[in-house]
Amino acid sequence: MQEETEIGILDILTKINDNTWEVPKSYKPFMRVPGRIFVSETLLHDLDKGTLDQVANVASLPGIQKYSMAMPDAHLGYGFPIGGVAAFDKEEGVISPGGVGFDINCGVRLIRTNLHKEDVRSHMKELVDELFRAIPSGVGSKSRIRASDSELDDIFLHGSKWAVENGYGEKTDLDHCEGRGCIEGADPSKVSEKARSRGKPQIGTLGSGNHFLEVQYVDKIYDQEAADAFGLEEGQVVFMIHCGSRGAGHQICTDYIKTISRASKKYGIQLPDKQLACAPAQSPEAQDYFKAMACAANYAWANRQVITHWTRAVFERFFGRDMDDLGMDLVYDVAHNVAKLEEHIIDGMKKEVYVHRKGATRAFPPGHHDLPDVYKAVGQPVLIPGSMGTPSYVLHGTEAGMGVAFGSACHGAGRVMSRAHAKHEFFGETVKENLEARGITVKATHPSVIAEEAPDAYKSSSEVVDVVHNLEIAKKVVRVLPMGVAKG
DNA sequence: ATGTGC
Repeated sequence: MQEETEIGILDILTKINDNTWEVPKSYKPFMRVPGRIFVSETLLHDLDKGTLDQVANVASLPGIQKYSMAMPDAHLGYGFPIGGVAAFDKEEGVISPGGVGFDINCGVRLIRTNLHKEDVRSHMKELVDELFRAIPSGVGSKSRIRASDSELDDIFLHGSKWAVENGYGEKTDLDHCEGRGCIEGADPSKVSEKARSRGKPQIGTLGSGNHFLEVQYVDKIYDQEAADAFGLEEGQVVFMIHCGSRGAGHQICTDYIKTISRASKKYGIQLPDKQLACAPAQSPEAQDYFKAMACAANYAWANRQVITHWTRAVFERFFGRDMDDLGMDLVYDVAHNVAKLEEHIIDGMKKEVYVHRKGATRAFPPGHHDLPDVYKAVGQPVLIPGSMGTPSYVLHGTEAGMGVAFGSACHGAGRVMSRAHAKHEFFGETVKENLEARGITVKATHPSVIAEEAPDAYKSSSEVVDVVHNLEIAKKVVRVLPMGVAKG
């Protein structure tokens, strides 16, 4: 059966180069552009036919530019594949909630320290316990902060800046966030009361699933100049925060899937899959979704900023040193699930497009105006978390990536097994013991969370990263390895 | 991913 699936895929795809496979326009009559799937021959064996079909389905949407794309970590998602990238013309194109996903601005940030791995290794269990205590995690977890109505409006409007101005972090943190931790054009009046009430008690909470807070160390340098610019060196302790917009973003997506589904019919858009519901980019429906999505994205940036502050506080207490002494600067913060209005050069012309990245990382090149001065020479830090217990990577964006993939790269390891299947296949306690035998401390709300996130339920983050590196969509800077993980 | 399942 497995064999048949593989043959099916190879019958459809045309090999462009070692890491690029095309879904020809002729594959389905509704395709407006070809699909492009960025995978190595090895990873092609993990590619599901359903994911390929989703790439083709996205290619049917009005105003799509160049290609419907999938990154090497792509797998089946709601309508659009996770690992999907698609850009739509600002005027003639569409905006689709399925192209962003339920966890709006699920993303990652990396914070450096002046600590060496040997300073923390023997204290890891206690440190993870402290982090677990300080940062609420798990489904439905509630924060020590409860946002008032006016605070929630500010969070929706200003993202990370709200957090910094309210004492959760440093002004310089903002320079080291994609878009300074904010999407412009957010409008809290477009967010339902239900989404608001879910959001109020959750600012500064980690969530569940693949979301985590990880203490890591830099284990390998690939690009010394870029590592220097990012403030990273071998043996150094760093920590990574991976989380999103929690219940608020989920509710906003749910609300607008209904609105946009009606709009698809109203505007007569033919859809090969209902889950691709979308509306003309400039329609009031699409613009309302965009304004609400921006609120969720900003909420997620504020959320990661508050968690950063509390994590810094844990380190300060734990090591009895202040954060300047500990050198806990934010390296960068990137979104993995978001739609943005960006300028790209298409067929030699500058053009504004709505780039949908769903399980994909923005990867802007050296010199781009959105980058802080310190990163202008090397390009944007691209943060790629591994699955639990496996390496994570920092890469930098490139000019080639702008041309090939609208300045985008992969976002992680990518599932090969559903959550349900993983829970059936693995025992959380055994997975935890295996990780501990390798010197990795894991603490979660429940063993089943560990089973769901077992490393074997995912592709290899290294193989995934090598594809974007070899294509030069983004280039490797450092590899980091986990020492301690706190998860929902 | 998600106050986890019509």
